Amino acid sequence: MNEAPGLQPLYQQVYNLLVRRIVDGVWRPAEALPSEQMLAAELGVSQGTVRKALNAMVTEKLVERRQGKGTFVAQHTQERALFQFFRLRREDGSRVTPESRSCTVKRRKAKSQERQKLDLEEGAKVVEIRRTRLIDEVPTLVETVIVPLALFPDIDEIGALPNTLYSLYQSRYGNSVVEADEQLRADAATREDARRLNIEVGTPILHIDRIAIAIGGRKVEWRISRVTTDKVVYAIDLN
Amino acid sequence: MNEAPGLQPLYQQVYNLLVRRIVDGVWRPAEALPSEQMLAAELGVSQGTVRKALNAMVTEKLVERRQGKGTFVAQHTQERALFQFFRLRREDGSRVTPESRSCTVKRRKAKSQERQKLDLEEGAKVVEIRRTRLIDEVPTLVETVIVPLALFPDIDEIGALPNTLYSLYQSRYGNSVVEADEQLRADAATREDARRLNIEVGTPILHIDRIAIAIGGRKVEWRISRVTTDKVVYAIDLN
DNA sequence: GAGTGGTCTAGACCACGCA
DNA sequence: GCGTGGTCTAGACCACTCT
Repeated sequence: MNEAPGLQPLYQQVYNLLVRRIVDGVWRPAEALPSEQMLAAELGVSQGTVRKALNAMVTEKLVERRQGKGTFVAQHTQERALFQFFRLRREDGSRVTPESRSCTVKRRKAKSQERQKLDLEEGAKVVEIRRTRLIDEVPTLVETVIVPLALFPDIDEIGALPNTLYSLYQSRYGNSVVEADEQLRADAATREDARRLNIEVGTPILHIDRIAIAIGGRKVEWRISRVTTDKVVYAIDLN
Repeated sequence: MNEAPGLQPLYQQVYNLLVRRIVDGVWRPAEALPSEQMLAAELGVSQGTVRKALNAMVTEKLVERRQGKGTFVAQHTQERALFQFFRLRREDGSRVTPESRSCTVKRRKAKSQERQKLDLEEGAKVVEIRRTRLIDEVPTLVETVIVPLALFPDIDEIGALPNTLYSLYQSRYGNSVVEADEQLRADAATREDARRLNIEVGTPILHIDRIAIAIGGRKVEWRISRVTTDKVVYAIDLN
């Protein structure tokens, strides 16, 4: 029970402890957690308190609960990577599935701006991934992805990168992206944009600057996407 | 108690009923709801069930709860209108407060596209508001706002419109905006954009198309904002 | 001190999934 | 039939606000 008040509500402490275990990999993605009863017994609190902590984790999409089956660590489905963090839609709102082409991967030392964006030390190495992506078979966006080599040790040695990198980040490296901070602006197509997207230099394009944050708050990716918005739009629901 | 299962959990039914009362104006913004005890007694359910419904309303920002004081219908503070639905920030992430100038207001019949966007009948009237808005004293965006006259009967007869329209929608007309669907794209500045924003024709600008939705699901506003993103960016947090 | 929401507990019963 | 999470209840105690 509640020996020392601990300055935090019990269910908060339980929440923190359970999140910690997921971050530390005690329970891996798609694995089942112990039942409420088991956790309550282990931690010496009531089932209701465990439930409150677990439900908070559900709303943050850290776990999924299925009646009759159990509580499972959330897995990065293709679905989620694509539709939670990929906001491009056709004008009628329908979802699109981008394909990748002409992917280049380089390992190098982080530039100063990259170190700042990703909280890296002087001399840290990063991997740069550049891709052109097609939507409905039309080249629509160019993407530059910067990830710290320390977090993804051999990512530059994999032959074919998957279409949704976030699934790979989780399954191969244990980094589950749960949040992304984006900044959008309008810009004019550079010569390189124009060449890759088959448009005129100076055409207005949507410039998206994203920092992806993994469970535990670590910045794991800096991504710049430059998009032609004649066929697709960036759709978002504020509430 | 639970006479007929009703096909919905009890707390859901309580939730629906309480939301209905707020929509119908039984309790007005900033008013206090009855205490949990009172509601539980009135509805013949336990306090815990009422609490679950109220907490759901808290997460949707329909009410606010203050320990020791009570539960209050959420009020559209300047704060919320500005920072929940207005996503422009300086590049360092700091908030900006836009001012308005050269505001024009016209009443007219809705065009076909406007009827479609706002679910209006043939012949319905709308009010069109056009404003140029300054950020840090620099003209930064042009805004076109279309609202149904039926929902805002005399909005074209008010002298000076406030900076944050959503506060007015709520306080004067009882329409509380709780959600906004936005579509963003890049576009080139038209001659009129150029004149109003003091930029070159063809400069890339960020085009934001928004439908604002009030409590109860009614579409209450169609707004197009066209923004120069050299000093500010559209910042959003996906999670 | 009275009244409010916030936390925590304990237990009953239900709906679901599976063997 | 058993174990899981989902709903609902009842009651104790705490923290905060106001008078």
